[in-house]
Amino acid sequence: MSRGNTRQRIQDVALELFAERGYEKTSLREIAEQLDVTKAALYYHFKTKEDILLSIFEDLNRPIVELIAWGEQQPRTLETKKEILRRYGQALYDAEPLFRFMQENQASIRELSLGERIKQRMFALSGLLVEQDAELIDRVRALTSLFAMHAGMFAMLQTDDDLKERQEAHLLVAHELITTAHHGD
Amino acid sequence: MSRGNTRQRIQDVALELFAERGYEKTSLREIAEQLDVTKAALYYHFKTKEDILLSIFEDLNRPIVELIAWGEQQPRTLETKKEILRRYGQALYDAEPLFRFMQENQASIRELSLGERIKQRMFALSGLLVEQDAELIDRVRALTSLFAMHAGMFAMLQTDDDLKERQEAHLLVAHELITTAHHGD
Amino acid sequence: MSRGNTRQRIQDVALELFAERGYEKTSLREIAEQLDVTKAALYYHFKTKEDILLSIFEDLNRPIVELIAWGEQQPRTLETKKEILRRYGQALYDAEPLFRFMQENQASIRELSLGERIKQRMFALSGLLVEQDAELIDRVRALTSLFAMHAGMFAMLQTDDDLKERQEAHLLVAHELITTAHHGD
Amino acid sequence: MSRGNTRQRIQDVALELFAERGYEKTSLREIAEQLDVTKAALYYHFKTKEDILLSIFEDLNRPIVELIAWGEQQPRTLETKKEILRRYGQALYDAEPLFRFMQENQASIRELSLGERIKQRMFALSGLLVEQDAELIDRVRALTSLFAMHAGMFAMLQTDDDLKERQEAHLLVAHELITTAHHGD
DNA sequence: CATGAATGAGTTTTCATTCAT
DNA sequence: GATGAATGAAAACTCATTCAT
Repeated sequence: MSRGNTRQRIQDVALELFAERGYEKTSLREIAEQLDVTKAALYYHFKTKEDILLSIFEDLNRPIVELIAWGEQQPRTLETKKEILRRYGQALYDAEPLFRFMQENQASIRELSLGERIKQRMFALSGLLVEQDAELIDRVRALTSLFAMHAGMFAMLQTDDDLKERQEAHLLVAHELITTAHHGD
Repeated sequence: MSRGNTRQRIQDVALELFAERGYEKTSLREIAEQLDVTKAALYYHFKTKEDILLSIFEDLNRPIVELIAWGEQQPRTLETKKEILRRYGQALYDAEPLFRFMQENQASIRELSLGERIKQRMFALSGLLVEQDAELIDRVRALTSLFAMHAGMFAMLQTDDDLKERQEAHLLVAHELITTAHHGD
Repeated sequence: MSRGNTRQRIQDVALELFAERGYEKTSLREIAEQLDVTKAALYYHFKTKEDILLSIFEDLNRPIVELIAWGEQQPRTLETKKEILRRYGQALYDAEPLFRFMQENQASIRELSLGERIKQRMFALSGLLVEQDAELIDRVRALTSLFAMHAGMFAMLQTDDDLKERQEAHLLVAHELITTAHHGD
Repeated sequence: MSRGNTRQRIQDVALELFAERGYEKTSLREIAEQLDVTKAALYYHFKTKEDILLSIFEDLNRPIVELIAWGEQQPRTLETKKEILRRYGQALYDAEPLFRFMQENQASIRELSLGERIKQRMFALSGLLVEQDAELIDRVRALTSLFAMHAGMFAMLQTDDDLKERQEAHLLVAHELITTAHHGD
């Protein structure tokens, strides 16, 4: 059954636990136990605990990096911006455990200087949602549009609205924000 | 020498360290050392480490609880809503270390079931920003307006814009969102 | 209500707890809390924790010391011996918490060199149950008769026999043992 | 260097120290130091301090469990009963440190609910020393015969009689008790 | 590919005790 | 007759990590 893919299985279980109980509170013993291997086995696949986290981040971060790269190639039309927001929402949704983890473990994240990279990404993305020389108010609108998507994730675990409908509403509000920004008012 | 204020001093130092390095990574030894008392002294004032965190939360949370109470007494005019957002922004700003801490330690927070309470408060507040029977899209706008203020905190540590101006821009965007919501789209 | 008798109350509560959870596992905090005073108050009445235990032992030990003294004054008849056993059983029963405590905390007891004293008492008592120059087998019978009474305490918490009847049976068996010993066979 | 025997060595040293200073007063540090390993090593082999004690008990208890099982297979003749007492005495003697420990740490023992099991065994054994439907007095005699053996252990550390002779005398008294019981008074 | 055995450095927590007030 | 505030020493336990096999 599980042959050769132990590395992947470690990442899966680790992310699950990191997202659930937090990075610090998750011990390698727990990860090992859930995988039914010994702690020492983890060290065959990863140099340190940090290493496990970094590798997960690297993997699940890729879609957003690619989104930024893609966005940079596109003409900065309103359509492009909307597409970026749509894809961003999708990426959040797809990597939900990672998003949850990142939301909830920023302290650990900062120490690994992942924080910097996340912020860079946020600003890079929000930069794609306004004109190069946009005014402050428009940059704020753009950044807030990303947060509108975050609010969607936040609400996800909480409300009893229809999930799909809710996500679409968040996307809509995000669109409003950048549409206003796009016109430069 | 130091009279009845040790309890307060513990809270201050603890919050500072919790916000700086995270709850899990902050040891009681560090707190005690920075206060120049023994670890045991902390236990005279608080039953557990968790207890320290809870008491801090309780204290710094009060302004927001009061804001909600106040908001519930007011007529639900646009002016009231704007005032709520303004005060919310102020509360975030005043309790900035706590806010930072909460943003960054949600994993720890959840385990203490503070998460629930925070979410409740977010939804309570956003409820005050729309009419009772508002449509989904307007409720999303209201929630996002609160997140616009969070985005302000997020940006604070990052951009080189003028701080005051930036906060005002975030407040403005938040206003736009609820103004749209107020009119019912 | 409680005036002047705090010392006594401390002893009562302490013995109760010592017997229930053991000497080591009972903390002064627990004793103080149950009495609704502070730990420091205990130190007004007793110099140390050990001191509390010693004072209790002294008090509740007195009946047995007196029994030995009484026994030494009596003619060493079979009647006397039976009376000693009866009174010993009664003393065990009366000071049941202390007996329970002593049974269960001999380790602590030894460290306070109470162990020596208890053994001395046991041998003193069993000495009163045989002639001065009795043979080994009779001295063993005498010692065992005391243990027959202990067995009674042991059984007390366990069987569903009628309690009084049970105690009487133990006394009877103890009598048999010393009667055999008394005749020197 | 030291191969698979560390676990055993921990048990040996632990029992020695538990018997000597009591369970509560023996710290894992002491055990580790005496074994020249770290405390953490103890935790590799046993989950908790309690666990060490339980495992010792389990091991040294086996002979008595086996004795009970053996006794249940035998015809309930006087010879069998005498043999049970002899073997019981031997088992006590063999596991002398454990017996001593159990005598002296019943408070700790009870919390681990070992107390129940010990009592059960005592009653099981004494049940084998009388007829099925024996009268109370005979059951008391049987139980007391076991306590006669305990008295032997008690005396062991105390008197200056010849050890072997003393043990035999205790066995003899125990025999008397069950012989009387066997004939039905 | 993995385990079994172990470590060193740390953690939170508890306790008996002290002393100025 | 007592409390409030604190301490010093120690306890049980956990964790990431290592390494010979």
